[in-house]
Amino acid sequence: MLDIKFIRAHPDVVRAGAAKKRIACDIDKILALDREWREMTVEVDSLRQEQKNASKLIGAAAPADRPRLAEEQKQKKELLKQREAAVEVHYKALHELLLRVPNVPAEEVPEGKDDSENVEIKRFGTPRTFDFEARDHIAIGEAQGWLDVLAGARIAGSRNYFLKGDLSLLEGAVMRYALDLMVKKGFMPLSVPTLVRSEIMVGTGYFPGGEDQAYRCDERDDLCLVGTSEVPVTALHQDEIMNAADLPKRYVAQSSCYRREAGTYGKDTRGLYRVHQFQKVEQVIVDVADAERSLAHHHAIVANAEEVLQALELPYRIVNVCGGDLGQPQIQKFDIETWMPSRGNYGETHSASRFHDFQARRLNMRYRTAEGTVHVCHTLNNTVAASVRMLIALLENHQRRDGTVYLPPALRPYMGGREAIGRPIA
RNA sequence: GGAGAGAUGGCUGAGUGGCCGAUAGCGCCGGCUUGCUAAGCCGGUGUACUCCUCACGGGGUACCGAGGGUUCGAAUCCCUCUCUCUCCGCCA
Repeated sequence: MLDIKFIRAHPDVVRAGAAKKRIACDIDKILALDREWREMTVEVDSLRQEQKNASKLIGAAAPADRPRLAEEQKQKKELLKQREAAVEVHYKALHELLLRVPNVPAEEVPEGKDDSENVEIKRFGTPRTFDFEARDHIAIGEAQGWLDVLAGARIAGSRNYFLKGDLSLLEGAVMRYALDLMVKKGFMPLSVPTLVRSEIMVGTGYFPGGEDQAYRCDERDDLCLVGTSEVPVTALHQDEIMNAADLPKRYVAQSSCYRREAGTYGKDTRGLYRVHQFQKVEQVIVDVADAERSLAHHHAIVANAEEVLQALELPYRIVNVCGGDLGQPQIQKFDIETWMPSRGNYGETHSASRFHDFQARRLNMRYRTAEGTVHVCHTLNNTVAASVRMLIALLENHQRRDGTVYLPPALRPYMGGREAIGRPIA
């Protein structure tokens, strides 16, 4: 959420930002509602003041006079009640609109309508050329007895799967490697709730707007399954005023992630690329409101993810996500795409976002400076490793002619010291 | 799931209808005292919105878990909900 004061002061900046993101948003309506709301608030506050003062006088008055004075008060109360209700209606309308105003993208965000116009800014590693007929991850997984998508579909519907044997272990190995790396870097590991109140979904910017992508419990519980541990981790300090000296907070969390993938029927239907549930290690930073520091963190969390990919010996590229492909909350986003031979292309495996105070304002997450002033925090997050897409990349890039799969040294300690997994297949 | 107790400022903890945005202690900040430290003394110390002001600053309103209600007036009385604790049941 943007600060209404910022919108008042810079309506053109907000309008231009929304346009760059291709998100419709009626700033004039917001400004008009805001103006009216303030006028009404002034009126109601002064009515209340009168009411309060009069009530105090009654308390001080002689008991005999009280009934008569109280009767007068009763009349005035009606007007106040009516005006209070009107203010509330106005405020709610304003708040609803404010929740949907997109964050202003950074200058460095490229113009563009959708992901086809994202700008590649870095490429690392060279996609391998195979001197044999390469298999995709499904072929390898099924031939090795590591993967059962039919069973997944039978017990949980399409886009669900069972990992078996060494592939299940490999998932754990990747997660644990990623987690250990981040802990070594000083990030505080967290185990977090993956079922959260919808208020938290609003706080992190997923609602309103993203309801279709989240699994929700029925009306008995106001809870949603998170699509990423970014949600509970970012919200950890909701409603707190932290000391600036205790910032930044650097967190890392592994969790299951759940995504409905509504509206993707027929898209990436084969294999593990687009699934309803997966494991992910996520990094989150909460810091003071300083644009330069946020930017430095942004580069740092991208570098952390690169370190993982390099250790896993996977080719990747980084794209600067264009305005039209950017979500409502982000200032800027860098996606990291890892080479996936079966796609003949890079596929998104990481997403690094910088929000400034957009999430923190919704979550009411603030800090106090040494001088005693209070400000809204900045937040950022990035994937460290997301399980199934990493497995696709590992299986496909590291497969060998005989159907076994090479393990990069970084993973070996987590796989019993082995240099490869699988048995030779025909 | 059943029974009971509770939720007050950074923390502890008073407050059962008007004098309460809230006693007190701790903590924290500033000052005095002090060879240094400790102790002591004095003063200050919530957040949000809003109005006035170039600003310094000042005024107003709201907030005692959340939402409703009673009342001229609610931290205080009533209702609903959430959460915490204790006991019982069930279960990993």
